[in-house]
Amino acid sequence: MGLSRSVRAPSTDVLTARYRGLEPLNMHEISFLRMIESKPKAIFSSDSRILAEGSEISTPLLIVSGWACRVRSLSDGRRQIMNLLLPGDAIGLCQRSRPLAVTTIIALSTVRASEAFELADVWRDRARMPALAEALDIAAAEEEHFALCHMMRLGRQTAFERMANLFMEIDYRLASRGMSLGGRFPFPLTQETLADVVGLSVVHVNRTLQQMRRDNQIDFSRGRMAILDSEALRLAGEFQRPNVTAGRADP
Amino acid sequence: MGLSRSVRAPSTDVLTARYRGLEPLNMHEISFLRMIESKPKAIFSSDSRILAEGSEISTPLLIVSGWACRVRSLSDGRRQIMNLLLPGDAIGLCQRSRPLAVTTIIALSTVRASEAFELADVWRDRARMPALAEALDIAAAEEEHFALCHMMRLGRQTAFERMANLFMEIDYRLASRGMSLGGRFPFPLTQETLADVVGLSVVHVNRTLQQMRRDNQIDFSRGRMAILDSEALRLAGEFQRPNVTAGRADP
DNA sequence: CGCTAGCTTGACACAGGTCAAAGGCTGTGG
DNA sequence: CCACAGCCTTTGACCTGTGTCAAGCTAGCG
Repeated sequence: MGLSRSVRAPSTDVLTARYRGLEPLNMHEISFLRMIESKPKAIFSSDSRILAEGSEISTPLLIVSGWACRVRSLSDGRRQIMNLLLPGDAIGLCQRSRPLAVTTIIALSTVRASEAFELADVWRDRARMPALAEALDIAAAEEEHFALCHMMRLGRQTAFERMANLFMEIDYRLASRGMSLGGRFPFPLTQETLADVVGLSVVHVNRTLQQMRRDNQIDFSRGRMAILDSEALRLAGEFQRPNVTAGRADP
Repeated sequence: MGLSRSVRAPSTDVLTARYRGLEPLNMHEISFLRMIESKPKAIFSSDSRILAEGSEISTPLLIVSGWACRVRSLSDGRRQIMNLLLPGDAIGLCQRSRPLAVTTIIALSTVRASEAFELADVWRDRARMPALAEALDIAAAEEEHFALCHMMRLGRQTAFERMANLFMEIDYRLASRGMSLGGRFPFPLTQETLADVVGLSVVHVNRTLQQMRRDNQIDFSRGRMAILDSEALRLAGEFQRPNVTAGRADP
């Protein structure tokens, strides 16, 4: 818990860290984000449903702490997790009116989230806060990039490659919010859930984790992940940083 | 060719068919789309690259005829096709300025496409043609729905289920543009390409097609597909129509 | 009318799934 | 402070869906 706390950015700054990392924001925009983050939070307990597929999206949310995911199921219970939602990520943020949710969203740990109507407005009337609107565009484009990575994992990569790539992605995304330090970050998923992310069975996820541990590539236990050999994982998984805006290839 | 022609909607109306099916458009908007469709076309020959991953998207396009796809590759040549792009679909249409392509796009058959700068503008300044902007939003939401279906296929469905689901999806998407009649439509992919869509090997795609033929579920040959038993395929693949806007569940 | 790209088939290999049982943790209640 | 319950994790044995390899086959096209 001591460690966990030292790794986590002070929770009143996740949103700022998130969007400032995408596009330079002015003071006005930053304090706007701080205002949103300091509002009272909706709390969802682990495993509870945040949004149901097919239901109308009434309230856009911004996750301030905790992990969630977008998930769909087949009639016989097979599940596929489409995307992990981390602190700083949005839920149901959309420029359109009266949208329906295309996936169910469930909390994977206790999730605290702020209502973000104002942010949806800012995205729609781009002129009000152009840089912030741009940051939201970039966030959406990054999300698309990672969705494509997910398809590549599921369709063409081996178990080892999928998991290597996924861990690098999570590290990258958390680091951009100041929540991963030196490859160490909280990891609140069970192996069962992880299996539903990478499209494998629990047993095989376990075997693959064992292998990564044996080779000193990760140090993993329920609740915590440490990436020990990021070079090996990056190579194996062919991880690529998102690169979505002209004149801004990051290092 | 005679058949092929009778199935295809007159090519000067694909765009109208596409967007009118999503949202009621007024005369002004419809003639705007007809204007775009009647402009001179960019032509891409089969297998040529329409857009390269990482390059700046200069010209938004609307496909008027032919198929294309979004694709990524691993260093050893494994390929995953992320999405099929059919007539009426957009390429690089985006509300953001100076975006970079997140995937390569290649033509799978001869593709004719119109430049669509004006459409990008209409999407950005929603007020000019609100219904058309809304239609573009809905098209984007449907695309997201099908991307999620694709992940489910790749992550959790068997070979047979994947292909059944994919064929139903293509039928649905083509039908909404008047290009599939009674489950019969042009299908210009090789089995190799199809394998890269569903994340299987060519050999296994072939075996699965054989099985569908034996069971009289499809009549398939290079260039043409006929879905003979859509009920069986729908059930096996658990195909679901997109449902993305409140107050508009389609039948 | 032969070449080539695509299709088909069979034999075999293996990554990953399934089943089953045994160990941990951890939190709760006695 | 112990014991139990319940959820995770781990392991082993075995199975199977899909991949790989290799060889014919077919048909359209130059």
